[in-house]
Amino acid sequence: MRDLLAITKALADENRLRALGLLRGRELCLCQIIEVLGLAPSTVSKHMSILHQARLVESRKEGRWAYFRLADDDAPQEARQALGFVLGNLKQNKQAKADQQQLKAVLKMEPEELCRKQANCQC
Amino acid sequence: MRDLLAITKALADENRLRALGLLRGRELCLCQIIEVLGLAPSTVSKHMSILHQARLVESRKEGRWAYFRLADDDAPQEARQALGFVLGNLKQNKQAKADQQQLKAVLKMEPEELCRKQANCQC
DNA sequence: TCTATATTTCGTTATGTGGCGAAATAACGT
DNA sequence: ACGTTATTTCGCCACATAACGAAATATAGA
Repeated sequence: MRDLLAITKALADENRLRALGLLRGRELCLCQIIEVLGLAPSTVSKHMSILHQARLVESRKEGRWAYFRLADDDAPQEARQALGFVLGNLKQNKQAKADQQQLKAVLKMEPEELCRKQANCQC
Repeated sequence: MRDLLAITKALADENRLRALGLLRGRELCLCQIIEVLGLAPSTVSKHMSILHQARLVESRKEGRWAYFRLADDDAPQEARQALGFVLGNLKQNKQAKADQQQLKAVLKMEPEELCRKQANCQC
């Protein structure tokens, strides 16, 4: 029951559902999720940790960056079923679509932002 | 998003999951659910109302009694999918099995209790 | 080594939620 | 009409949770 409850509780928050929607089909860095959700880094980090504990997302650290992706085949069946359920229902969702749009912009702009911050260039 | 969230929030409570498990395959009266869950009537009534608002259960009033059953084919697809997910995972669940056992006892005893209360007999 | 950056942890605060009992409501039986 | 019973609504309290900023941690680069 604890596993199932961990999953349903993880899914019972709008911002966590949005994060799952963003991860559909691609791995993302925490900072990119932060950008789209528009929440404080600490808040998003906590959200991703809750999703991870429920085994709904996998995470990986590469240097300073934390990457997240949807749970894959070696995740527990409950988690995969839950993902199938929510992702299917997010497809027609207005907020999820808007997030996808904004994610596109973030994926395009992020290099520029990196450039500005790290190299002081004028791109 | 509101509908989906209503569903995931409704599922994010252990006692509501237990109630759904009890309803598998049969319609139950509120008082029977109260008996198995071991919670105050007002609490269980609230739980069932939350499940109903999420369209996960149907309800019907007959005289003084309120009956609940799992959402059927004319419920929204999201609700039916969600039910499929949780009921499937409750099947192997220890608590859910124990609840089923206790439900059997309640279904057997309830008439006796009714008898004692309503007719002062000694059955 | 020192600094800057990405993330996490911690402490605090505001809000949400589950629990109960008491009171209100509705419907049955006398 | 009246009392009884099943349920719901309400008010309250305890606890959980989401949000933030500040501080701690970890790592890359100068």
